[in-house]
Amino acid sequence: MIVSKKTNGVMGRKNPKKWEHRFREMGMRFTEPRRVILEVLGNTVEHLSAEEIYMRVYKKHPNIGLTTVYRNLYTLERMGIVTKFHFGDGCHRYELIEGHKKPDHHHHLVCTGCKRIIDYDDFMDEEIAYIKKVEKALSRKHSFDITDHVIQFYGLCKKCKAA
Amino acid sequence: MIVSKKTNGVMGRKNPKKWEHRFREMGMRFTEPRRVILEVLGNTVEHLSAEEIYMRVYKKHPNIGLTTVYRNLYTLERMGIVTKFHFGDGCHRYELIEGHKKPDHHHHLVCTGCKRIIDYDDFMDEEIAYIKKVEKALSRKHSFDITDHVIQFYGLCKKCKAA
DNA sequence: AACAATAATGATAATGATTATCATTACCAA
DNA sequence: TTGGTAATGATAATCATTATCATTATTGTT
Repeated sequence: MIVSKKTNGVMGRKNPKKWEHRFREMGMRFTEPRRVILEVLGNTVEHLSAEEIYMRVYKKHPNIGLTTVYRNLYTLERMGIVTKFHFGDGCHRYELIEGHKKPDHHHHLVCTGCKRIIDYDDFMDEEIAYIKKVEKALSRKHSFDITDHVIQFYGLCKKCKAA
Repeated sequence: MIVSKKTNGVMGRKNPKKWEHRFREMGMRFTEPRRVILEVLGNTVEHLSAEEIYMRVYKKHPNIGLTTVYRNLYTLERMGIVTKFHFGDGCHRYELIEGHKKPDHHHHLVCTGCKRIIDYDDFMDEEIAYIKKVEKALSRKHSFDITDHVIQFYGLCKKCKAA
């Protein structure tokens, strides 16, 4: 079995038909901009900003506007298809939720030098156990319904250390 | 012993003289805007934005400008005196590092409804053990010098759940 | 097939937080 | 005191994001 690097090594990525269904069952249309944006997000392991997504969309579909990209990223976010992050550079970055070993896996290692972002999934079991525990205690103590969490490590990558 | 709520219940908060020394030893001046900004940060447990800090500064010192607030927050950040966070509302929020049980304690519980932020320090020992472990493994695996980390939980507080 | 009704788009302008510019002021050291 | 530099504050500029609104595309209905 050959696993394409371009698809993040994950098989079974939803094909357009499946996405279409997600939209249709909510009474929404699966338009070309939406298909193309999902295509861009599905073909990278990077964490792209709206602008960067727009630039990639633009190459093949210069008619699709930046506004539409922003609007649909918001739509996709509400649909639970993408997640929005903030890594400390001045913009939001988007990630397709699908393709992770675990859903709600929002753990990143960020280089404060070159802004490179690495997804990691080491210690998942331990981490999940730990998170669950804290979550439970915090939600009880503060009467919160916890829905999500973010763990990020910041540092300097090899190159930026040297430089 | 009476512990003022206003000072976050922490004794031994640096007084102006101590701050002054921090600046002086770096060949910097301990100016009035700097003193006032530190005063504002020292007198709250909230996570204020630059604008909010400016507004509090303004009350007693209307001559101090917003630009100066931004500039000095950046200065304080570089000096390791304050930390900047992003909680998902459109601005950065600042926190005096001093006054936490442990340094580099950046763990928050954020209500996505009312934007209220709760600092927590439960499970500190476990958390530190866990973080250390991940940090070590990640820095080895990816050749990163990890300098910092952030853990944030998102959810709805009691009031926002009800509403 | 023609037709409303409404979803979605794209161009443009507006917003809001943050940063750059620059002339002025305050402080320190000789 | 005086020259040099740090710091300030007013203003304008920037950049990501959002709001507005007229236009286009799609769908369900006759």
